[in-house]
Amino acid sequence: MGEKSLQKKQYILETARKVFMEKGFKNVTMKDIVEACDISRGGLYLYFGSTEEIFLEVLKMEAGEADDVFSDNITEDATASDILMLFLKEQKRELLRKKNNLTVATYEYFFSTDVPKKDNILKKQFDSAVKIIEKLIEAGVENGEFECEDCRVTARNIMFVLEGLKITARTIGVSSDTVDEELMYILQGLGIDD
Amino acid sequence: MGEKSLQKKQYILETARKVFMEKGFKNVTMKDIVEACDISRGGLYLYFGSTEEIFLEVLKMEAGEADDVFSDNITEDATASDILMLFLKEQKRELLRKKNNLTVATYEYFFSTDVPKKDNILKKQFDSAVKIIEKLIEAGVENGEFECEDCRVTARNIMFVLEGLKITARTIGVSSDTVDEELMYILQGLGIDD
Amino acid sequence: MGEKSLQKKQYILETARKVFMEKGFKNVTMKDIVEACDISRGGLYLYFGSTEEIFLEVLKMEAGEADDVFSDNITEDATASDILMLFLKEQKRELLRKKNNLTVATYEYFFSTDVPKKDNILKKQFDSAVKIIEKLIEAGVENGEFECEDCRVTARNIMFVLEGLKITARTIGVSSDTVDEELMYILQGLGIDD
Amino acid sequence: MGEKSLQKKQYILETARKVFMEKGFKNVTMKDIVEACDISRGGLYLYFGSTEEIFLEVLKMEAGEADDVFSDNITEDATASDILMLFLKEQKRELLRKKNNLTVATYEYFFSTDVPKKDNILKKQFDSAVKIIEKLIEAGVENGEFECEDCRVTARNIMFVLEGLKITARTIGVSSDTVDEELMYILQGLGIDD
DNA sequence: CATGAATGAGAGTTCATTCAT
DNA sequence: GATGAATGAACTCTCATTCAT
Repeated sequence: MGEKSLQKKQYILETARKVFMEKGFKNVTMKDIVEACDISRGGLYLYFGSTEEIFLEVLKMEAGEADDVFSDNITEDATASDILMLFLKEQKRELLRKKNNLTVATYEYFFSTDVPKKDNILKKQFDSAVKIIEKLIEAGVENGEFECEDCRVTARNIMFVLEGLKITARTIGVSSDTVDEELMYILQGLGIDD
Repeated sequence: MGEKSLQKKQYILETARKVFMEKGFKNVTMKDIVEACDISRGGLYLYFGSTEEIFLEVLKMEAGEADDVFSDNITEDATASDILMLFLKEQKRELLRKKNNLTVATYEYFFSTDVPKKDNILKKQFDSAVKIIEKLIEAGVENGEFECEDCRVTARNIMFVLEGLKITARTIGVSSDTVDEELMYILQGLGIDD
Repeated sequence: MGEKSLQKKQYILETARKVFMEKGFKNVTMKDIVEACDISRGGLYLYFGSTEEIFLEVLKMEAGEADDVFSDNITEDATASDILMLFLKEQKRELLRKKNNLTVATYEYFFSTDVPKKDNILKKQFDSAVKIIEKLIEAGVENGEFECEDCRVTARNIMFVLEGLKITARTIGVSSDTVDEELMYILQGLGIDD
Repeated sequence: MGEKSLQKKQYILETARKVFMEKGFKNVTMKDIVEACDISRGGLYLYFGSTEEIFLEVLKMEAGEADDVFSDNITEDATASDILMLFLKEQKRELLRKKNNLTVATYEYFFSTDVPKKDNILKKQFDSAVKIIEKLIEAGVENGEFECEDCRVTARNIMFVLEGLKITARTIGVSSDTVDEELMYILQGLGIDD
């Protein structure tokens, strides 16, 4: 597959991404993607064999651009709580975004497929996020910003709350205020009286 | 609709419930339900017009049998923390159950339909659970079992963690130990050193 | 499947039979049969799942009407050679018939499918024909009409010649005269100077 | 077409031949051949316009290497029956060979195409084989090895039996023993008590 | 009420064939 | 000559939904 093909593949992935954001995973057909890309039926099959295949690659793309929240935007002299608050703020923004969001598609995908554990991208992302938060909290504890007994469990708790907010936002709806309250609650749990 | 019809409707709902537990929501077709019920295609349409309609009624049935956790099994002299722990234990059992569980179907249903807020059963259940937990915590605070600043926020936090565990269990998988750790963490947050 | 359905199934089989006679086996699609029957796409699938399935049933139908050559048309006082000649004449008629003939479809079908031996209808038909011819020859030998060393081998030889003529008729073409010559040759081999 | 092109054409034909042996005629697509040859789609079309075209040329190639059975392997002082038996033995070997054999493809090809008589390679091969066998039998009769009334008809009979065995081998299956019995039967018909 | 045959829309998938490079 | 991306036609198959009985 030459230079050009790669560009097209990329184009398909980006277009498909929008489709998945719009319609979730299960509702998307190969035809949908074909039409969104304005290419021929057969043309798509030249690059991908199924919506699963496409979605998985979209997810990989996404993952490649993730955890930039931690690496970007961070100044030299940022404190642990600065970084954590930045992260939570970003998460809030994400989870309140109505569309333009792969959350639903991702959940639907991982519902339907029995992904073997080790290949589960979602798990990798989750675990990686936990690890980063854990490190962050440890750092915060060391320089007296935070207090916590078991940083690993605390980090996981933060992630579970975020997951809970995420799924709730998609199924029930959550107000911006409710999210704020919950994020405060997390910070208070770390001994910060924001 | 006569007595007999009601019985049949009930029969369909109960059978469909099993199908939804088995296959989620999106994967279930009218055909699936027809076959599971062993009735005629046309017969099903006499009672329900779509899987959405059926699922919604299944959900209503479910709701009718819910929050029994709080009402059942509770002895006169149970403390607030006894009841809360019972509740959490029950939730753990639910979320670790692989099949026989409407979680996935429910999420899928609320992903796909743009349910108007006021009709959203899930929201009602969530809010009702929050309220009960809140009351429970308040009671616990009053008699010195718990300590907490804002009982409403704390109650919601518990629910979000539970939701987070639930969705994670279905997409990534959670170990029994991890669930335990998180439940402990919640209790510790209430000032209990279990 | 009720009375009516059986009639429709029969109708489909008879229509499909004509299609197979016209186009062989491999060239026939479900669409072809749908169109020939003038029913809906889904309608056909109600009865049959594939062209293989249909063809196999067509073949069974055909088999049910076979070896009537021996049972019909035979008068009380017919000699063995009378019957044999009648049989060969019938075979000649069959193999020279340009269309209206399932030969090609049958060969194509048995080329493409790896039919397990015991299920192979063609084999059953072949073996049954050999047996009948064998019996016939034995009868002829007993009353002095025929002479032959090994009736089984002779019977098989007749069948192989007929198969050879059949396949040749479909691929190269055979003239009526050539068939006659070969049938004579067979009879001469049995000691008849027709 | 230059030297190089001819080589490539030859290469394609040889590769395609293997594909036809493997899959018959009808199951072979241009894509199959492209892939087997590991050339480009467009590249194949520079040389051949369809699988029919390719197969026909494969068949011509084959024909060029045929009747070597008679020309090769034959010593000066071989008797007619030596040669005939050699031929039959070779035929047996061919028809019992499971794969590596163009029989099925050839039949399928001549089923599907309405080949004009004069172009029918198969007919040429058949007629040529008949002629050679006829000559052989005549020679055998002259020097007292064989006896037969009409050598032409006898020669054709041999060919039809062989065709019958061939097609039967591909559709029903034939045991080595059965083939032997039939070949013996042919020789006995020529007055040889092998 | 209940049945289940029938319809037809729509998704998936594969290839022959073309054509710009 | 050669490539291989691209197209679009053709098939397969499955269901939601209707309707005569």
